Amino acid sequence: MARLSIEQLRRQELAAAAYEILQEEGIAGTTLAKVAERAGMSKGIVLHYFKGKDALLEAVMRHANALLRDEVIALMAKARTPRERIAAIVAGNFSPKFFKPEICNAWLSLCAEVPRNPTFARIQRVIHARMRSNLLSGLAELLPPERREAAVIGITAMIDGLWLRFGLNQEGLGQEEAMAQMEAVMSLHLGARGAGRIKRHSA
Amino acid sequence: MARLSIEQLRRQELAAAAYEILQEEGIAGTTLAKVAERAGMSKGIVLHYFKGKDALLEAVMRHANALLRDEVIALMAKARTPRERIAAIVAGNFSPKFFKPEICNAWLSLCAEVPRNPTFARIQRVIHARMRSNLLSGLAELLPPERREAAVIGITAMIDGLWLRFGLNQEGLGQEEAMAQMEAVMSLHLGARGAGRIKRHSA
Amino acid sequence: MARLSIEQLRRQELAAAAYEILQEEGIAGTTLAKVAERAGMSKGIVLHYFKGKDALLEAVMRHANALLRDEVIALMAKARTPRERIAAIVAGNFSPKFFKPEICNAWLSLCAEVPRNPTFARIQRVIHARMRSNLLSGLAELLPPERREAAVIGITAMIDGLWLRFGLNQEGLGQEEAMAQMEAVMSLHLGARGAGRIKRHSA
Amino acid sequence: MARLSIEQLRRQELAAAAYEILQEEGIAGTTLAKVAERAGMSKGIVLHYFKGKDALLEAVMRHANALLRDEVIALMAKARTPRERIAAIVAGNFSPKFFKPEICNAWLSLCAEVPRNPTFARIQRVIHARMRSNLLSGLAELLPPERREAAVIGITAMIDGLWLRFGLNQEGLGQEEAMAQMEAVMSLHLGARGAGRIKRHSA
DNA sequence: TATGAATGAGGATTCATTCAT
DNA sequence: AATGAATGAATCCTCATTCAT
Repeated sequence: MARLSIEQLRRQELAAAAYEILQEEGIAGTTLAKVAERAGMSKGIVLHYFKGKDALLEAVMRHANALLRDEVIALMAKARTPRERIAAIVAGNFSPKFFKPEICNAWLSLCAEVPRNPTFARIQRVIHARMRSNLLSGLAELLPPERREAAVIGITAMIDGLWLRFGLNQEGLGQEEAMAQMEAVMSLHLGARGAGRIKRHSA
Repeated sequence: MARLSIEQLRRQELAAAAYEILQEEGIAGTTLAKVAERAGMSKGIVLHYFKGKDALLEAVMRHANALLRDEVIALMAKARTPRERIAAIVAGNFSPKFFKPEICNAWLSLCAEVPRNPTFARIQRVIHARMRSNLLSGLAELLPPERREAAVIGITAMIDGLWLRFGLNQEGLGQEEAMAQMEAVMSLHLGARGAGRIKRHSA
Repeated sequence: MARLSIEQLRRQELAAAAYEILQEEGIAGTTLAKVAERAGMSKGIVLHYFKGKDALLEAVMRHANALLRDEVIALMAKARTPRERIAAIVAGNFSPKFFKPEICNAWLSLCAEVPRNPTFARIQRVIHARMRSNLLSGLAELLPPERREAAVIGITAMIDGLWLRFGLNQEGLGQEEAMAQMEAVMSLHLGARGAGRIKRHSA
Repeated sequence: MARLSIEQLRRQELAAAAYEILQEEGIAGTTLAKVAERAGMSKGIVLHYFKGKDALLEAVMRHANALLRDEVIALMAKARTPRERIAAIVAGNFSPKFFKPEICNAWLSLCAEVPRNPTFARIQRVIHARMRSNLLSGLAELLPPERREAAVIGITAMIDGLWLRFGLNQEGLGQEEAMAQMEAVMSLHLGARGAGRIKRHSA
């Protein structure tokens, strides 16, 4: 059941291959030829499944985001309190699966194209809106309305900033440190409200 | 007095033109032809003054950074206390002169190339080291050694995150809000140490 | 039967076109655009089949050499004695099909690049080794070992020299004269050993 | 006396520099910029003294030929017999000063352009005519008229062939061997006429 | 569905040449 | 005489995209 059509399968394979190339080569270096080769397909087929390079990169953006979204969903499923839900959202963004220099940089590359690519802009907007809504649903029970917006911005900006710095891949920042920074920002906005520590997968 | 040689002048003009194009078109869209046209020069002359496209973009990165550095220096000159010095560094990064979507995005574009461009990486490292050292010199009198590093990371990451978000040019974030977020982060790390408010040009 | 794949066909067509252009315009004048036009193809396809200009010229060198080699093989097949085999090798190099000013000059152009083109150098080495080995196999039965080397050098150098002079396309040298010179050189080294006259196709 | 004007001096310096570059980089690699740098002059001055690149290369051809000519003249001055005069011409072409791979190759490069460069063709013709006339003047006393032409062609072609092969810079050919080959060719045409050995500088 | 042949636009780069100083 | 700034043509090459099979 839920068998993927061959078309959906091919599209996923191509998006995954393009995601890999994107991490290694950047946007300019992500050529259709390289993607096809990585996916073990012919060059022509790429444009059979995607209207053009932009459509392929759009799929990459969705693909990458879906991976992150699933991680967040999985972590949120274990969350019991509002504070834990917020912590889960944050922790998802710093899961070892995603918080890697190449991935952060790939994401950076896509973001850098947003002003010139309306589709990217729309996807980015949707992604941000989801994170915002997730965070707000958690904050609703923790903060008065007038303070929620600032908390959302503070948390998301810090996530972005740590991703950016990590994407630059310079020494002096690891996942441990990143999570510590996030905890600090959360406590800045939430104080002692809710639980104490993030990521108590077993407690 | 202090007349720029024609070479220095041309290099500056070209870097400035390239900076403009970069803001409008991104890295891939920044072609030598466009830069030359914007600068009102011939295509050939660009490579008379710069060894190649990379060297030109390198000059752009230095150019953009120099503008920011000068702003920070100017603000720091007015600072009287360690806390004010830190505030000046932060405020420089959010001066209306630089905190514009196009500029933030241009910067993002350059950062996205860091992993594949050793020169960019080096410049980025130098820039970060300077900011770090500036911040540390202010923090030296405010925090015990073991807490300074985290403060530096927290402040720089938040700056980066706000720039990134601003570069995405989506509604809901302005300079006011950005500075408020920065104040919150600074107070998170510094508490009430030093002065109270940033940028009290008259007080 | 034995149908050439379209790829092999195109590569041959392009190499042949490039060979023509090379004869007319020299190496520097052999541009991809001219080759494509001569072959009746688009500029892009040239680099679809050849990695770059060098690879194309390499194919040209092999192409030209293959033509000469086939001629020599055909003539050698008719040779009955060692002396005739040597004469066949020599005669192949002065067959009216190849001993033309444009072809000699094209070959000169390629040789002139040998010191700066490792691939050319390798091919040239292979070609020379083949001729050398062909000659030596004929000489083995005609000369004592210590005199064979000098004979090979004498014969090949005279071939080269006549090609060079013919490539300069100045009056005063024709195929007749060239063959007479070669006969003289052969008799210098071989004396009256073996048969008397070259190319006695019917005798 | 015979002071060179500054113009003549500069022209000589530039031709010499171009000759060096030609040996290292081939014709295509011999750019005006490199020549100017090698000569320690500015790029502009090259075209002040030479009408264009072709005029410069023409000067190079004359320059190289003048060096060779002087060498031959010097050797001929010591020659006492017709046979010695011929030997001197030959020996000049294999003087260690000129018989170097780079020089042979540079000459090859120039020859390869002859069919497309009327000036080169003319110079080449003049050079060849001089050598021919030199040889003929020696042969006049040694051979009957009907055999002189073949001797000239045989000698010059062998010189060219050995130069070409030496320019390819492949193992197996040195100056010793080259001179031995030349002696063989000379004796082929001259028999025992005249003196026995070439290059008896002291005897 | 899938291939890969073919196209053509565009881009970086090189270089001879011109020209103002 | 000399410099080097400036130009623009030409070249190699890359790549997205189209198309016939």
